Amino acid sequence: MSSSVMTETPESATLSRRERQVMDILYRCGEATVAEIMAELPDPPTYSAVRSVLRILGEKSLIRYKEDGPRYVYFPARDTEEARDDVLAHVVRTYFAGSPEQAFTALLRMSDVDMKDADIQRLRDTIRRARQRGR
Amino acid sequence: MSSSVMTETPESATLSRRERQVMDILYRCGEATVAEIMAELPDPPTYSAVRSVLRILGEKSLIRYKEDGPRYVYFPARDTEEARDDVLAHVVRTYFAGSPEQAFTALLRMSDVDMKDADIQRLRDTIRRARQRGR
DNA sequence: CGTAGACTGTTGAAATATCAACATAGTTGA
DNA sequence: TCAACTATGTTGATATTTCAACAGTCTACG
Repeated sequence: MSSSVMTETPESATLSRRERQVMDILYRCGEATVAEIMAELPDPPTYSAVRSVLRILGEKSLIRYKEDGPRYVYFPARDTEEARDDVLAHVVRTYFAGSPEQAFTALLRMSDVDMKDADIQRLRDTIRRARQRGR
Repeated sequence: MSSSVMTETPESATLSRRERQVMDILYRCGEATVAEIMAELPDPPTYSAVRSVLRILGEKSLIRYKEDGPRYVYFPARDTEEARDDVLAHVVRTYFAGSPEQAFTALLRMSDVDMKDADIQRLRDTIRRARQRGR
């Protein structure tokens, strides 16, 4: 059974608030120092507080770090590709009734693309045809 | 300035772990009773514990409920459309470097659509053209 | 050198989230 | 009607999260 079908609790649902905020920053920035993370956090806590969260994330093996001169640079332990697939799967399942096509439409609208209805219809047809051919 | 540009902290980043888990269930199911929510939760706590979370979510005005005979049926207070747009915006920004096109590609791959590279290229062209025409 | 500054390591306290127990009210069906 | 059942309302204990203080280490630079 493929893991995309098995719905194990996604990583994002098991993290505390601050942990998730920090992971989001790391995914967004690719990598970051404590100072950078601190600057990105909403209601930034002290340096020590951020380090505490990073220590916990390290214990959970969700992040790693490399040394850059005197300081650590933290980054997500998971492959970005993998994380992307998982988060998209979760979003589609949770907010779009498991229908990728609905997600497409919303993504188009969201991304400031002003397509005509006919265009969207054509796009969906393309996807549908590709899917039928594909599986 | 539109709110899709202003990056206020998204709702999902301000919730506790259980709160987020419950909200996900409500968005996924549309609406649910306490018993249903309890059944969907990972490591299900007691009935009372679920109700505590629901009370807090209610205080934060994130959910509402209607009465169905003897029991309450809870549902998200926000419009689904709105929630979808926000969560997509957040995902694109956090995991796809703000590039909707990259999200498209990942979404295609994720959704079991086995498109040929040429098809994906064509799709991207369509989107790009629509965007240029659109704005 | 040696001192100032910036960083990491560790600890424990404060705030918050999580949970269960108990009390109460309403519904159902014999 | 009246138990039995299933809800909700409330409260307080427990567990976790969040945070800051402090000590130690390293680097840079006068």
